[in-house]
Amino acid sequence: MFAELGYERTTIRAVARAAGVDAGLVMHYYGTKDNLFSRAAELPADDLPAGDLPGGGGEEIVEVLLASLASRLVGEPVASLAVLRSMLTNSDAAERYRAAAEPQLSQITTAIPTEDAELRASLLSAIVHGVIIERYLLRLGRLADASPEEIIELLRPCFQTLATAEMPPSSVRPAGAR
Amino acid sequence: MFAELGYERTTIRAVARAAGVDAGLVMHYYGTKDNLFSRAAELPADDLPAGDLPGGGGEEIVEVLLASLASRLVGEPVASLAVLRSMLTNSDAAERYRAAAEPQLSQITTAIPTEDAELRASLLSAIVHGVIIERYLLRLGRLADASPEEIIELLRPCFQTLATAEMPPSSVRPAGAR
DNA sequence: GGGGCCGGTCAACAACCGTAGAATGACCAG
DNA sequence: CTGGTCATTCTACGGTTGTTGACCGGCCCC
Repeated sequence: MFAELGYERTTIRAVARAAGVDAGLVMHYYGTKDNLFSRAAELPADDLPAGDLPGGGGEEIVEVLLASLASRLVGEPVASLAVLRSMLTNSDAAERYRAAAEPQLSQITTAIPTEDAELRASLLSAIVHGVIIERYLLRLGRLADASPEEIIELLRPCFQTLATAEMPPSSVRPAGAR
Repeated sequence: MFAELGYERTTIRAVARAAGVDAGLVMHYYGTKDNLFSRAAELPADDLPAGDLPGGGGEEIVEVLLASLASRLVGEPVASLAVLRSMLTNSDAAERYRAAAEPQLSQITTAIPTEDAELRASLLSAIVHGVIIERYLLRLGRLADASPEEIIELLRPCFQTLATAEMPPSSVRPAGAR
């Protein structure tokens, strides 16, 4: 329910009703709504494979990122959707999210050889989130029903331009850029 | 306040207090909270330049997209942040957003020459949203304070691989992909 | 058989919400 | 002076929310 409705619209009474149970019982077990959310949103480490990254450079981290994204594209990752959807309105969720995302960000950063590695890592992370949000939360356009493979294949060159410093073939920028 | 707190946590009483005014007055002028939100969230067409796109193919739409993103990276676009933040919990905001985003999506689609143009357009849109969300709503990593120019320059090759069917130089996929 | 834990319900509280409507007062036309 | 419009406030209603604490019925152990 947190994943579908967000933090505020998920009421303890509704949770209890869905469980066929009295609201007091939910309080008895979880004490507080915030705590219930925390327990419901314990991330099963689905943002990145929990283990450390292989030492390799940009090319390898691209594959790691793509693999982790792919795993999040099959079946709704409800726990992280709960965090994701509530993050924008619940400060506890925001904190929890930041705490989970930052070490991963710096891990990605160290795998990118360029000087602006931090920004590149942030952009990679932003793309992953954008895709997940648009697919599951907004259900917008083709992204909502495309196959994971299609998405991954289209994203791969995109990620490579970010994770390695190489430019795509057609020059750096078109002459008449505006 | 809608942009900062989202729809549910923004109370009419708080809005009134911030305006140094009684809550009844807000009701008198806006009738209902939903209506107040609608008025506050009237998009000043900051998703894409309202005019039609130049007829050109993939290369041009990349520049249009980048320009529109760039304009959203200078100074917080509060109105669209309000929609963006509330969209995930308020169904009216979701509807409003979808209505604004879909025609733009199809516009982008027609500018992309490949067969999977729809999915590519969705991905481009997802990236834009991911960047905005991560910069303004999550305030995560370097993206929060990087200059618009930096971001645009890094994104350009990324967008080009999506809007045109071209691949970056270093082969399609690494041999040891896992 | 009695006593204590434990899963569970019930009723109630205080706070807050969106909203409605009556009341007040300033301002201005006639 | 009068009457009407308008901006504004006050008070209040009904509903919902998170949370609390008293109560109840099995179950197990002694």
